[in-house]
Amino acid sequence: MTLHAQSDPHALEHNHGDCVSIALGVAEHLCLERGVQLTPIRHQVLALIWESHKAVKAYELLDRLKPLQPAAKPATVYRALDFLIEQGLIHRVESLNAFVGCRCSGQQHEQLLLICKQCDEVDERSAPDVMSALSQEFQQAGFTVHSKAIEVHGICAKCRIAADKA
Amino acid sequence: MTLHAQSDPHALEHNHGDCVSIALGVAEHLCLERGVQLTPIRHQVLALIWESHKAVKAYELLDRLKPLQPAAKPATVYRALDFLIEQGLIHRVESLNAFVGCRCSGQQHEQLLLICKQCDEVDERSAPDVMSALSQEFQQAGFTVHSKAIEVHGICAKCRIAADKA
DNA sequence: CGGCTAAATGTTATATTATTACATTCGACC
DNA sequence: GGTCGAATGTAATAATATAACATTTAGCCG
Repeated sequence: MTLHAQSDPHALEHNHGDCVSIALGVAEHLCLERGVQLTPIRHQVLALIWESHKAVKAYELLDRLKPLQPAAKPATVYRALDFLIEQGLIHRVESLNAFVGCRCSGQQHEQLLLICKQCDEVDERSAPDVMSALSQEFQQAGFTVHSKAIEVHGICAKCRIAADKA
Repeated sequence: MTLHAQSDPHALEHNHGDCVSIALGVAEHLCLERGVQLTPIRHQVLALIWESHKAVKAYELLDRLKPLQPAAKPATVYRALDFLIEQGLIHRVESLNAFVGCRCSGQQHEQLLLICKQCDEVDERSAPDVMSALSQEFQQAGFTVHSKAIEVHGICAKCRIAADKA
C-alpha cells in the first residue's frame, strides 16, 4: 500500500506512514470503544484521506475509492464522510468543500485549521488562547455554541522558507 | 421598496430600514472613493442581501433579482457577488455557501460570524481578543495569513431568551 | 432453524452550487 | 468615428451534495 501522495512537497520531511498508522489505529480503537462500525468502506475512505495532509474533495475520493469498491457512487463516499465526521475522525474544511484527517481524534475536536495555498497542506492547532478568547466572546454575546469552523488561508512556514531560499 | 424580510423574527426589534440605508450609503461612498462602479445590478444584489440579516444563497438571490433584471443568469449573480466581496461589502459564509451584508465595510473586514440556527441571522463581531490570540498563533506557527473565516453556529441571545420564556 | 430488525450499502435520479467561454454592449477617451 | 476596457448577456457544463427507495447483512429472538 502506498501511504504517501507522490506530489506531497513535504513528503520527505516526516515519516508519513507513521501518521497513517497512528490515525487508523486511533480510529479503530475509538470505534471499538464506542460500539460503532469502522466498515471496510469507511476504513478505506479514511485511509485515502490520510494519504496526505491535504484536504481532499469528495469526488476525488470517489475516484480513488472506485478501484477498491467498484460499486462506489457519490452517496457511498458522502455516507462514509458523514460517519467519519460524526466520529470526529476527519474535519470538513468548509472554505474548500473538502476533507482532511483529524489528528486530535477523541479529544476536543474543533481546532484552528491553517491551510497553505502553496502546498495545500492543512495544519491543525488547538490554539487554547484563541479558544478561550472565543469563549469570552460568546459569553459576552449571549451566544450558545454548537459548532465552530476556524479556517485560515495563507502560506505555511515550510513554504515560506522554501520561497525565501529561492 | 420593502426593506425587511417578512419572516424575520427580530424584524420589529430594530429599524431595519436604517441598516439598509447605512449599508447602501457606505457602499456608494466607498465605491466612489475607490473609483469602482456600483452598477445597478451590483446595487440591487447588495440591497437584496440586506433585506435581512440572514445569509442568502446565490440562487435565491437570482430568483429575487429576476423581477428587476429579467436577463439575470447565475453568472450575473456570481459576478455581482465577486465584486461585492472584493470590495468588502459582503461576507461569504463558507459553512453555508451563502452571503451576508457586512457592517464593517471599509474597516478591517475579517470578523467573527455568529450564525444562529434558530433565526438564521448572522452577527458580526470584531472580537479583538480573538484576533490578537490568532495573530500570536500565526506567529508561533510561522504562518503568513492571507484570509480568515471564523464561523460559529449556535443559538443567538434573542432566540435563547425566547426559548426560555416558552 | 426461520424470521425479524436495524444498520449499512446499492442504485438511480436529481438538486444545488459554481464556473467557463465566448458574444455583445456601453462609456471614456483619443 | 474608432478603439479599449469594463460590464453584462448567454449558453453550456462542471462540481458538489442529497433524496428516495431497494437490497444485503449480521445479530437476535422465539
